[in-house]
Amino acid sequence: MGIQNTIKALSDPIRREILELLKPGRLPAGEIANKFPVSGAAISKHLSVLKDADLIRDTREGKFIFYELNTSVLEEVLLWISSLKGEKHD
Amino acid sequence: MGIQNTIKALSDPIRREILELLKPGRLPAGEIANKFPVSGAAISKHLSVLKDADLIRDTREGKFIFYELNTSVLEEVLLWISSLKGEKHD
DNA sequence: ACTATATTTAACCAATCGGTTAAACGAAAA
DNA sequence: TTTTCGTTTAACCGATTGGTTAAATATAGT
Repeated sequence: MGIQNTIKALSDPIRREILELLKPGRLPAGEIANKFPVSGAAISKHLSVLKDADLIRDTREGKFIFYELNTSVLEEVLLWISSLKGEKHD
Repeated sequence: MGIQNTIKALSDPIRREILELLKPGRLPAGEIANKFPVSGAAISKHLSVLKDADLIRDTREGKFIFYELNTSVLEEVLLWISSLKGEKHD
């Protein structure tokens, strides 16, 4: 955990796109995979990186595994960046 | 250029520490290198990654090359993260 | 012109990364 | 209970990453 995992997870463009895809709401893995020109297996691995970073959460529902965004861990990153900019925060 | 380079540059802990080191003000490469348990060459490469990402700027001054923080490119990252959180910004 | 100092660049290496295909797994449907 | 569908895991591969040491470069001092 910590800022390292979070930023590392964010450092891949596909993973960032996945997060954007999940912004409106939860989606099953397959539907996520559809949007990218790589194999389902590759997306599955990206999902597991994002999950390890706690940027997404998954819940099985029948045959499907739904993924949803968890933005709470982004707070830490936001604070770190802001502090670099020499900003005061509350 | 772009958010990709920026985040990639931020994704290494040593590089983030370098940025923090530069927060109070500019430092010559050697003085930066002193603070880390890796070779000067390794730090030099980190500096060049940060420079490519425009997170730092360098100016030669006699024998020394001074590095200083440039936080302007962080704005883009901040906006991207904020928008993921579903925030309105001005 | 030499020597010393500050820093980068070159060549190399092991570890990590992001992709692939094929096999395995879990839940539902036939 | 066998098949089908959705997804992950395993085994593998080439490219990238972050480190090393040694050589190159740039400036200053003698």
